[in-house]
Amino acid sequence: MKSTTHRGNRHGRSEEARQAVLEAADDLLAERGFAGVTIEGIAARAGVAKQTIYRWWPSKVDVLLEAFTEDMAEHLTPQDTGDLGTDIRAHLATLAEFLTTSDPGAVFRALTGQAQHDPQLAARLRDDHLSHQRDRDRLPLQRAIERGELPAGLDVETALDHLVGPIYYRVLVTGAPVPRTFTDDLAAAFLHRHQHQ
Amino acid sequence: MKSTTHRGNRHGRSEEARQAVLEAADDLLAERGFAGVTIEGIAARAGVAKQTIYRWWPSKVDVLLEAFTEDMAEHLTPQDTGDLGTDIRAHLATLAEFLTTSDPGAVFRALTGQAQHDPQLAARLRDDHLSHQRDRDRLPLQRAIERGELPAGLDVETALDHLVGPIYYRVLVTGAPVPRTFTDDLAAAFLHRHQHQ
Amino acid sequence: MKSTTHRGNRHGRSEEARQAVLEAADDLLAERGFAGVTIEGIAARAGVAKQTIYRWWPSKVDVLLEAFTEDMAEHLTPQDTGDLGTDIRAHLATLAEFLTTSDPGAVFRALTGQAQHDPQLAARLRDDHLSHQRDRDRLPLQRAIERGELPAGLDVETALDHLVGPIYYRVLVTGAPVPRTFTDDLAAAFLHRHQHQ
Amino acid sequence: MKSTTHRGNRHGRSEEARQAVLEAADDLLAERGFAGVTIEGIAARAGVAKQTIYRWWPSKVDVLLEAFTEDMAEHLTPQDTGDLGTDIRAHLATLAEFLTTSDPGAVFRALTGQAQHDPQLAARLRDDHLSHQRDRDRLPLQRAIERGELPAGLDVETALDHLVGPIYYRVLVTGAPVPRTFTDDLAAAFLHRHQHQ
DNA sequence: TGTTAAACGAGACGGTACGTCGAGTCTTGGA
DNA sequence: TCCAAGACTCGACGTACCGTCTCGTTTAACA
Repeated sequence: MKSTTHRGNRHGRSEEARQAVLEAADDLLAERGFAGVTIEGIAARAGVAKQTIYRWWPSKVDVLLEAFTEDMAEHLTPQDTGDLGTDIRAHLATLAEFLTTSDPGAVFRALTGQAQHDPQLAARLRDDHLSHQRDRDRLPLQRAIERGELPAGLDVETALDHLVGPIYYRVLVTGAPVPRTFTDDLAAAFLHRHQHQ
Repeated sequence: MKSTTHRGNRHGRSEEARQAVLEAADDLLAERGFAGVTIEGIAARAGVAKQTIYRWWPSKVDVLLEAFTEDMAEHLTPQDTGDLGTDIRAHLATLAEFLTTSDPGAVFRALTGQAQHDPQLAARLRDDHLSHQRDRDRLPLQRAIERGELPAGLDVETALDHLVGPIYYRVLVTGAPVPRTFTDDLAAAFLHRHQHQ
Repeated sequence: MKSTTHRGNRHGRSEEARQAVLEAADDLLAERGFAGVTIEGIAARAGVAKQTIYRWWPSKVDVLLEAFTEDMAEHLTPQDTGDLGTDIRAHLATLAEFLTTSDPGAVFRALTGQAQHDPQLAARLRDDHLSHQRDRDRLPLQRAIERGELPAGLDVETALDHLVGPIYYRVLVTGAPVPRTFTDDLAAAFLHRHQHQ
Repeated sequence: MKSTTHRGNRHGRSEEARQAVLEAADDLLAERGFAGVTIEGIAARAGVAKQTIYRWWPSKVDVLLEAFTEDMAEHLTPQDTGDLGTDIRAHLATLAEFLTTSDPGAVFRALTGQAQHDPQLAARLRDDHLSHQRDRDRLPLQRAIERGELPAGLDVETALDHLVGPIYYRVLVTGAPVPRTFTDDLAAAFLHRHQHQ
C-alpha cells in the first residue's frame, strides 16, 4: 500500500507531513472556499492519513490557523521612515492590500468569519494572532510619540481602532473596495486630529 | 407577515408553519450557535417536514435572514433632534448596543460570519439588509448638510465608514467592548474634522 | 370509516435496494470470504448508501442471515419413502452435501463461525434458523414412531444429536470429508441400537 | 581459537514479554470476547510494543493458538482404569466439561469459529493441536483393543467421530448443555454396538 | 571489560472500515 | 395544492486498529 519514507516516530513528528497538510489546506481554501476545506480533502490532497491530521490539529480551523500564522508577520510589519505620515499611509495601504487580495488575507477573512460562530476560535485568533498584529500596527505611533510627533498622552488603542477599523469594516461588512485614496484619507483624518502643528 | 403574493391555492401557504420555522431557527441559534442550526433540527423543533423548509427557503441562512429582517429596522432608525452632534452620538451608541447585546445583533454577527465563506450570502446580506441600514445611518449627516452644519461637498460614504467602521471592527475582530466613551470619541473626531467652526 | 391519523412509513422501504444488498453480501462472501464482507463493500457493490444498510440491518451478519434464510429450507427437507432406513440415509447424505459443497452451506459455516464470537448472533441463528432445521431433521424419526418402527419412548433430541453431530463435527472441526459411507454408517449405528427387531 | 562466525541474536528473546503477551491475550478473550482481542489491546495490556508482537507472531490468532497450546494437553489426557466403559465415560465427561466451562475451552471455541473464515488457520489448528487431541482421545480405544475388549478390526477414526462428534455439535451449533447423562449415553451407544458381549 | 547488535518500549505514519450526522431529493397519503 | 412523514443517495465526520517504520535504550555474548 505504501512505500514512502517515514519521518515521524516517538521522538518527533513528520515535518514533511506537517507542511503537506498546511499547503493542502491553503490550496483548498483558495480553490474551493471554506466549505471546501474538509479533513478528508486535506488528507487526500496532502497524501496523508486522516489520523495524522487529527493527531496534531483538533479541527480544520486549527490547520488554517497554523497555515495562517506563518504568513502574517512578514506581510504586515510596518516600515520606519522617520516620518509618521509616510509610515502610516504605507502601512494602511499594505494592510488593505493584504486583506483584500492576498492568499493569507483570504484565510484571515475565513477564520474571522468562523470566529463569529465559535467563541473559542475567536479567543485563540485574538490571543495568538491579532494581538501580535496590533503590536505591529502600534509601532509607527509609538515611534512618533518618542520623536515628539504625537502627544505622549495619546490613547493609542483608540487611535488604532479609528485608523484600521474602517478598513476591516469595508472588507468584512460592506465589501466595498479599499483604494489608496481611502487609506490615505484615514491617515489624513488621524493626522489632522492628533499631529502637533 | 407575508412578502409573497398568494396564488389561488386551495389552502395557500401555511403561515403557521412559516412562523414555527422562523422561531425554531432563532431559538436554535440562541441555544446552540450557528453550527447547531440545521435543517433537520429546525424541522424537528418546528414540527414541520424538511421538504416544507426547502419549498420556501433555499438554505438555512435564508431562514435566518428572514427571521432577521423583521428585527433590524425598528432598532436602528436614528432620531432627529436638529443637532448633528446629539444625533450621531445617540445613533452610534444605539448601533453599538444593538450589535453587542441584542438577539438580532447576534444573528447579524452569525450571518456576517457566514458571509465570509459565501459570496452569494454576502451579496444578499448587503443588498437586502445592510444597504437599508446604510440609508438610515446616512440620515443625520444628510439633515446636517441641509441645515448647513456640514459642507455640501462632504463625501458621505467615506465619512460613514469612518464613523461606524471602528465599531464593527471591535465587534467582529477584536471583541473589545464598545462603551459610550468610544462612540462619543468617534463622533468627536468626525465633528472636529468636518463641522463648520 | 377510516382509521384516525396514521403515522408511519408512508412510502415503505425499497425492495430493490433490499435485494441488491442481499445479493451483494452473498457475492462478496463467495468471492472474498467473511473478512471481505464489509458494509462499505456491500454498499458500493449494491449501489446503495451505507445508511440504507444501517437503517434495516444492525450489522453485516444480519445481512448474511437474511440472505441465508431464503436458501436453507428448500435444500434440506427430508423425503418420505415410508422406510426409516432409506429416509435417514438419504437425509444424512443430503445434509452432508449441503454443508460441504453448497453456497448456502458456506454461508452457514461462516455464520456458525462468527456465532462462536457473538452470543447474540448464536441465539438468533438458533432461534430463527437451526430450530427450523431441527424440525425438519426430526420428521423421519417421528414418522417412524407413528408407524411403529421406533419405540414411542425414544429420546428424539438425543437421537438426533447422535445422528447429525458427527457430520457437523467433521465439517466444522476436523475438516475431514463426509462420504456416503460415513453417513450410512451413522444411520446403521442408529438403527442397530433403536430399531425394533 | 574460536570460530569468528557470529550468528544472530546476542540477546535472545524476552521470555517475560512472551508470557505477558500470552496472558494479556487470554485475559482479553475472556473479558471482551474475540472481537475485543486486538494487537493494540494486547500490547497495551502486556506493556509491550506492538512491534514485539509482530516480531514473534504473524497475527492475533497465532498468539491465541500459542496460549491455547499449553493448556489443552494437561486437561484432556484420559485416564487408564483398565475398563473401557469407565475410561470413555470419564473422558467424554471431561471433554464436555473442558469445552463448555474452561477458559481454554473458550479459546478453542473462538479459534474454531475463526477457522471457519480462514482455511490457513483451520489447517494449522488441525495439524498442531487437534491431531494431538485425537491421539489422546484414541488411547482408551486402543488399550481396549489390546485387552481384547474391542475387536481388532474396529474403525477407530469413525468410532471416535461417533463418540465426540455429538459433543462438539452441541457446543458449537445448538448451544445445548452437555450433561453427564448425554456423555454417558454416547458411551452406552458405542459399547452397545462394539463391545464384545 | 568494554563493544556491539539484537530485542525492546514507544509511537508516528499511511491506510481501511467503522457507525453517525446532516444535506438535499423524491414519493406517498391525508386534508 | 400543501403538508407531515420518512426512505433514499451522498459526503464528511471522528474513531479504532491495522501493519510498517524509525527512534534511543537496555543487555548479554563476544572481543
